[in-house]
Amino acid sequence: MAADTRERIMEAARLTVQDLGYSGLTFRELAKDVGIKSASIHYYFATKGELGAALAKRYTDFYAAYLDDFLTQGLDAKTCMARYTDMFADTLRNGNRMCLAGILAAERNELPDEVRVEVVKFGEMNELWLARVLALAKPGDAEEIRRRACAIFAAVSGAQLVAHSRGDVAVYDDIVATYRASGFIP
Amino acid sequence: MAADTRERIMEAARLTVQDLGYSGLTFRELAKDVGIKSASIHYYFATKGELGAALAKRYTDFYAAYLDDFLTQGLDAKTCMARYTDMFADTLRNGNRMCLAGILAAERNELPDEVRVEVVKFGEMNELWLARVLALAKPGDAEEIRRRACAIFAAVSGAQLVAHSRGDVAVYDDIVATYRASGFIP
DNA sequence: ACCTGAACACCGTTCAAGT
DNA sequence: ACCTGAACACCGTTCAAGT
Repeated sequence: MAADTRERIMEAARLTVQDLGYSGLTFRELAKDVGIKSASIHYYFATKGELGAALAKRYTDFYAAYLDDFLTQGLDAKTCMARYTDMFADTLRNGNRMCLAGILAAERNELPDEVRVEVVKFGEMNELWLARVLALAKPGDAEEIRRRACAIFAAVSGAQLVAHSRGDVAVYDDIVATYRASGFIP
Repeated sequence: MAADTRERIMEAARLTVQDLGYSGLTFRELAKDVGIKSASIHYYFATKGELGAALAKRYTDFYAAYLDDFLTQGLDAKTCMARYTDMFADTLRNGNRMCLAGILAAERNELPDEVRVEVVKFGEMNELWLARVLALAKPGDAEEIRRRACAIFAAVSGAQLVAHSRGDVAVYDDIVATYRASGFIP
């Protein structure tokens, strides 16, 4: 049984957005990837915004489960953080792709509202998870931990952005190693 | 005497790219901003890539001079870093705009080569300047300082990206304050 | 239920034509 | 030297029409 068409659209679209961004995604190219006509995409997703929002929501859900799994496994803070930074390295290694929410974050001002809110949710999910990991490493003031989690999310996002712009994952690895060596991340 | 047309094109284009990105810049809208027809833009810039590269080069040159001035004034490391982080806050405060090179960095995979190289040069300029400031604060191993400068550039870029995605400069200020409180930046 | 071709107003780019 | 309209192959979107 062939994969569901809607699924194939989303998978192809996700790969393109992580590569070229929301504005680099075109219905005509996407249709070619899937083997249908561009007008047919609208049968599954009324607008490009609806597709973008569905993509981002799914991305957040997937990584929320992926990250939560580390905590339920009982991994320690250092290991969790290593897995976390590996996550972004993996997308870069896969054709210099950015994290979906990372590239959408840059495009924020030209995104439909429905996509924007999902981008923010991805960040919040990351920060909540990071806060749990930080609390594991060193219990402390909740507000201070929240701020640190937000800063770590930003710092890792920036490492990814700079490495992406140079087309070199080694740059990402270097920057993250420097964050660690300086004690900024566990 | 009216401002030079080429200058007016570049200024309008810069504001649009910092807002909507390279892909959000259209010759037709740009022409309206300047008061000419879109075909006329090609008289000054043969292609969109040529315009983008000129924009990025100019941006780097401007901020290289802007930053170097702080060092020739003899400002100390702490003050230099404060001015540096203010620089990105200012662009966010101006209509939630990103640093030109920051938004182009995200769009890297769909940029013409001539624009890509200018984006990399902006980063290198920042890192060299940051390295000089760090050396001022605490002389040390040149390679270690270079790595730290690169990490700071990435961290500040990430703070800007996350704040931009939320449409809230306060997020940038918070994150940068956390970098400082943790001792990651002077 | 799922897909399509044709049309619409939009892109960058080219080019012959104007002044 | 500087500007333009018209054309080209591209965009997302709509819609009537097919199966």
